Amino acid sequence: MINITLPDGSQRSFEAPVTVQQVAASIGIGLAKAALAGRVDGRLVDTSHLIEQDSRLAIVTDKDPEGIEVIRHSTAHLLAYAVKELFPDAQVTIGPVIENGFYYDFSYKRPFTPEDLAKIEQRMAELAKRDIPVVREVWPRDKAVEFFESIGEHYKAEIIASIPAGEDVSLYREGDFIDLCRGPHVPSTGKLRVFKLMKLAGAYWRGDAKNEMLQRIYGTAWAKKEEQEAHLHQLEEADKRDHRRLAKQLDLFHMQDEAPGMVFWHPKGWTIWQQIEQYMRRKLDAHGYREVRTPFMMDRVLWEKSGHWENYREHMFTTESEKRDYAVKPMNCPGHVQIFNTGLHSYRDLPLRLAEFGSCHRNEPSGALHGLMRVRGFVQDDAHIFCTEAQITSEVQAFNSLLLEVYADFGFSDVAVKLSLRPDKRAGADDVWDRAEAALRVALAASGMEWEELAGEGAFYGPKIEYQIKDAIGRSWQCGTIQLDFVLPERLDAEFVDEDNTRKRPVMLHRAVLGSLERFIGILIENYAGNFPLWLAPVQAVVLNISEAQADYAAGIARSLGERGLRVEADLRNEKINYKIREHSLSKLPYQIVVGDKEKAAGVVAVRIRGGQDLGQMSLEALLERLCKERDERVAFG
RNA sequence: GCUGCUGUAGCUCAGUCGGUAGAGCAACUGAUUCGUAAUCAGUAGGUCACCAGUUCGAUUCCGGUCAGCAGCACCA
Repeated sequence: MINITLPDGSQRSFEAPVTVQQVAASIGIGLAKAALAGRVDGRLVDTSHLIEQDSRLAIVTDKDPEGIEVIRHSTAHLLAYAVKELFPDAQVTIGPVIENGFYYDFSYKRPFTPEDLAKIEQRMAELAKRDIPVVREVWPRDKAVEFFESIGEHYKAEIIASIPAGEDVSLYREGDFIDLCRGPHVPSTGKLRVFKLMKLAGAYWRGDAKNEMLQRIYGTAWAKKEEQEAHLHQLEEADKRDHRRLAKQLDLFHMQDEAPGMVFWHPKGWTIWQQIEQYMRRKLDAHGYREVRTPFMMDRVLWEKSGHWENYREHMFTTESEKRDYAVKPMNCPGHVQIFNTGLHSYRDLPLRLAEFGSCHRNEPSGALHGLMRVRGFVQDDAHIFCTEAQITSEVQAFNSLLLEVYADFGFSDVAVKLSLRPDKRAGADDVWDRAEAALRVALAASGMEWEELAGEGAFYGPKIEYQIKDAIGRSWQCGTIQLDFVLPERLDAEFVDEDNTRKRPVMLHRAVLGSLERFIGILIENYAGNFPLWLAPVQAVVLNISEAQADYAAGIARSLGERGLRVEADLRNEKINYKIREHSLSKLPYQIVVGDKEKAAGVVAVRIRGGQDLGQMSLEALLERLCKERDERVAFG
């Protein structure tokens, strides 16, 4: 007698061992048809899995998250099946589930084409329609290796060979296609109805750039057609937010061939930049930082001392003059140490916080460049805090609160924290690492933060905290960081005189809140979809006259608003009001102030806000009050 | 950096199976003075990314370079 407990707590008894499928059938025909897999005592299994002892069982259908995963995984196999039918000499490798879908990597004598992709997708649909059973088989490892070698699947054989000898492996067979897989899989291909192949790409075998490049096919798969359509729609929406597209539309910046990875900021983009930079400057000032400026390039000798020449050489732009080699700075830290090193510091001077909107250049690999998100020339809201070991906790805590204040002002309230701990290859003694890591934990705990610890992810020179913000469409971006550095003060010989009158090394904290200003602005553009809050909007309001008769009045309104520090333009062109409104609406301008004869006569303005809402008439004073409030409170649009 | 794709007017794109190119929007000129998302007419605008090659002739075909895009790798 086998007792099976279902998720609702009810029990069913069976005379003999039963499969998940049989249990589902005993509950109902509908469930039997919907069953994709089972969860037996917490373990995900096929519907063909035989239950031989008392267990807890949940039938997994496409309503469960695991069900969707099984569908995606099985669709990856279906893809491989279709590819093997169409291109028998292609070799299969791996095909995992990823967010919203799956991919499968193949080795093939030539790259797949978009035409191939269409054919493959069509073949997949045919195979799905034939509702071919997917059958699990268990093989001894060595026999599986032998088998895959014999059918010319060398990659697969290599994967299985890396499984410990003597273990059994599971294979899944559907029609003529057989593949190694842990499973589980859907019982038959007919369960796979909603999928689409998305794109082709190259990918290295085992993720190593030294290996052969495989052909990767990405796909998406869902339980319901509507879900897939919603997903495709969301991709389109994300595409509309693309900062490269919006930058053109809103005339913020451009890039061109002659300066790859470097930005030409246009007046409107630079206005946004300046709002952010000046805002940060005030914040840093309020938090006890001193702003400095260091040279863009320095002699190779200094970079040799700092260790960059040895470890970072290929990322640095270099030049020479009068037989001396120079490197354009990829970071600001060595420069800040030079400032610290002028004059002898007492322990009383610490902590010393040196901030710089530091312009850096890094020769990033060409394939890594991506709009504002990954550039070669950028500016960081960088600062280095020189302090004693005892001050680490309070400094990290202070930084933490600065960072949260800033993020809140930009409308980011969802902040995830990662604490990266000592890597295998590292500088500094273990007891120093012990104390440093402990200091960071204490600081985070004291700030009331929750964090995730990443063992081995720290930099070789010290542990670090990284902050990730979540944007309006749920994507995470790592911006802020604070990193301890035990190495650079030593290398560049920074020291201070302690209470006991001995010379000591300060601890150095590298930290940034926004990270690269370029990238942060890119994130803002996408986060706001170009609808900048009033305090950041390049042009905050435009005054429109209906006809020439109100031109002077409109210009006067614009002047009055401008005198109050608002960024205002007057659009006095001889165009229809509809035309002007459309144009400024497309440029996502927050306020459109319309004045015609009626407003002129009454001495008021008619206000239309972004999004199309008409606020009607109001006095200039009322408008000013509204604008200043919205600006100063940094209200986000929509 | 690697694989694939792409590069035509300021922007979005069409086109030429080899005979030096077009549309819409924007710009400019003129008319229109108009109440909340496109007024009409006209004009001008291009070494078809760059460099070689094949050819009587290349924007089109071949090769290379550069840049962009999508992945991968990288990300002190």
